[in-house]
Amino acid sequence: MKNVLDILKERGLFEDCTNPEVGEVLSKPGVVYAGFDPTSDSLQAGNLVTILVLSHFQRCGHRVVALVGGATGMIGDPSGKTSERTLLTPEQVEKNLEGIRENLSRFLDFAHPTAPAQILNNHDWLGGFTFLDFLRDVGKHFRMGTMLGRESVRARLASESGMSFTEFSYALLQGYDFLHLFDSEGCRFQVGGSDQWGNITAGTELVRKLRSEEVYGITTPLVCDSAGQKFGKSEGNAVYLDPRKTSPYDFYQFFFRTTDADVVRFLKIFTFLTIDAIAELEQTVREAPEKREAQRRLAEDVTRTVHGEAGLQVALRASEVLFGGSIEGLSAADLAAIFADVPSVELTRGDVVGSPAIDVAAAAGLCQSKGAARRLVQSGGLYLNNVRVAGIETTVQPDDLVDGEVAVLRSGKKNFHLVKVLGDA
RNA sequence: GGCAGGGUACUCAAGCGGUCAACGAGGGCAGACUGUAAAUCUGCUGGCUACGCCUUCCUAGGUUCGAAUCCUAGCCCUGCCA
Repeated sequence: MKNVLDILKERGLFEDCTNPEVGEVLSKPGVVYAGFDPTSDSLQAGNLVTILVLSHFQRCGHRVVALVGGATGMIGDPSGKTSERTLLTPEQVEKNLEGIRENLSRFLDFAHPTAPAQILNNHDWLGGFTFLDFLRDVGKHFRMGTMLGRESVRARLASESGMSFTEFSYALLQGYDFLHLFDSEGCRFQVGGSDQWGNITAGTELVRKLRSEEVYGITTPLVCDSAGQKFGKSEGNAVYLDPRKTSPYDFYQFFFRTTDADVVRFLKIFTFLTIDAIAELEQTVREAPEKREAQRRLAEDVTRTVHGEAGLQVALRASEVLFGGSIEGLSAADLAAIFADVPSVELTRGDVVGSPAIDVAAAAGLCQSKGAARRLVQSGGLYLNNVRVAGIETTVQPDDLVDGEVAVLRSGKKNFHLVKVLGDA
């Protein structure tokens, strides 16, 4: 079996490690963990990198532990943040943990015969710690000099907003996690984004000090698009893995819209396609970029993994119709099926027929306000049933409703809203 | 506890008595060009019953014909010192 480290390297998933001999150690099955912050009730596309790395580990015969930060999430990781975070309430954390468990179950094999994946919550061991015990048993082993020298701390201290003791202590908690998992699970590896470097080394150092054993940290690059933006945002919103927060259709579209410059890199990172297969796709990007072969493949593979074959099919069908052009000839039932996954609203007939299109767009939630809808029309960006709305005085006519009950509103090229009309005239 | 600085729209950040729904930048949205790409150019970016009206510049009061701008109190943030 291939060494997982080589796989990570050839896929652009390797950034750095705490000790160069990690490759040799990884030639034998071991236990690896990665932490996930419960800041939201669903993981996001950005978390995929870490999740996929864990998956690669599992495929190479290692046992993986996904650590959800029930305790650390209540503190807030200062890494990569420019300002102090808002604290989550225990209830929020608890709720978010549920969603994250659900997300992870789609990627990791919890029923693996020899090395099933596990999800652990660090609140289980950190929650009962008293402050005094923690200071004596853990805090004692952290040196102020090292901690203050950390990039994440230095940056924050130099900034105007400063840093609280709470966030400053974050690294200790995460460091202790590694120690705990080393003791209880025999875990010797931690993976995380490169922004986790400081937190990871806190753990490797703690284990070295207290157990005189070497444990290893491996970081993945922070994935950005070619514009330098952090990966995983679509129209300003995070792309979630939970279908209730980001529909399979939107999820598929997010990946489909990947730019040429990023698509090969993303294929390596986010799919399990072989390097050879990816090289072929790279060829198509060069020779026939307008076909978007690589983007299509990327979107299909990732959507299938996250939302299953059924989710993918819905996304594909919707994409075909929406970008295929006309919606003429489709029945209301067809539209309803296609848009099952696209935002839809139910309005009464009186609110729609005869009303200005801009009012309907606002009522449907396509635009934030009537003013926004008005501006949209004025710039020529509002479409009713794929036909541009000519002016702000345009009203919705009875025969604009497909089968008398459904209309499709669109803002720009890619934002669709389905309007269902309820009730009789 | 002392001293200093500060709280303005999604973010950063001007404004310091009327010309302010509030400069500018970033972001976002839309248009043109395209390949659901990139780059570029253009417009928009508080709400509305819209050539006008309404609600905004931490909160509550006050001064003034008139306040985001001045005063008072309060809340919060930050830095330095102790």
